[in-house]
Amino acid sequence: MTHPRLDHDALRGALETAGLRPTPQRLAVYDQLAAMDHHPTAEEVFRAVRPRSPRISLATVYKALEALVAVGAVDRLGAESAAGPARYDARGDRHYHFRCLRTGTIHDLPTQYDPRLIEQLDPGLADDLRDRGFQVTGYRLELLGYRLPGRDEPGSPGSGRDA
Amino acid sequence: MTHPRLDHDALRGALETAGLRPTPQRLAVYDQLAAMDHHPTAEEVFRAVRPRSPRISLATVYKALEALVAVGAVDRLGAESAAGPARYDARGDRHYHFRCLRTGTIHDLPTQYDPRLIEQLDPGLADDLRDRGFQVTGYRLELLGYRLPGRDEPGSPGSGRDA
DNA sequence: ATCGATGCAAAGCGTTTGCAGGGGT
DNA sequence: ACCCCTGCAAACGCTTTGCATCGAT
Repeated sequence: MTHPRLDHDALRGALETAGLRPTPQRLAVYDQLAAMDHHPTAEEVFRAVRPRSPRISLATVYKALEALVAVGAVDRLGAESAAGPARYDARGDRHYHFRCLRTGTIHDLPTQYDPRLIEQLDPGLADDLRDRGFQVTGYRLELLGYRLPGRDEPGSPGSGRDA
Repeated sequence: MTHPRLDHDALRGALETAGLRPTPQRLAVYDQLAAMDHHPTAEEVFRAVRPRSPRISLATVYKALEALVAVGAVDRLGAESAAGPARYDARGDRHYHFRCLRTGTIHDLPTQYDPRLIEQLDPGLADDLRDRGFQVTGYRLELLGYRLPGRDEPGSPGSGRDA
């Protein structure tokens, strides 16, 4: 349990509202993603979900993730280095990320998401952009840097102030 | 001229300091990128630079962009939708971006870059992260949304307050 | 019976790499 | 002479797509 997440009923409802079926594969992919304590790639989700859903295919995982992104249950974090795969986040709440430029791994920040950050940074910017044809729907803030080697995939990252 | 950029001597120096040669192809790629009023893909740079450097190959454009990124003269903006190519920015100054989730195009924001934004958002965060093995080297802030159709590649985006 | 979803394989796209040839120091 | 770079083509990794089958209404 790293972040609040949707229960099955809410997820079913979200999918059905969008005209998508709440299939076992989609629910399994979501559950698996929500249960993982990092932000995995599609391949990692595939491997992790196979015990629960042994006949699932990688293509179905991609399609399930796409459906979950479409209904807003999952956030896709594009690769920064072109040589790497995208990562997925079963966001329950919005939050910021730290991205390791060496490994491509993404870590949650403890900092609380501030919906008014843009307004504080530049008052009137969103209105200004809207008048000029840019509809702003959100923002993404990432710290970039390097995580020390040997600390990836630690056993107990939960100490300290990580969210 | 959209942003301050390095002149040839500075760029030569930056490349040579890094042990890289200031070849005509690399200089041409940089010049072309700096002259473009948007943030093009490698393919767009390739097509645009061909008149100046007719025998250049797409692979060389990729390699040149990689070298320019390595010396800090160019910023690579990873694709958000996995189905799209990365984009490149001949950054002279740091700045923020708006990313269109429909077309993948990236636009500069007029807002001035604030190096203390992270410290203001969460005082002590960077120090805290450093103590826990995360070395923060910078941050990236992007507004996400949709640009109205028919306004891409406009003839005169320079009016208004765009940077 | 209909219509979307799955699973497999194959294709697709952006990017990188291997390597022979070339050019500057 | 050395070493890096270029340009071509082939390979690569990640993601999507075509299509026959499946499953739920």
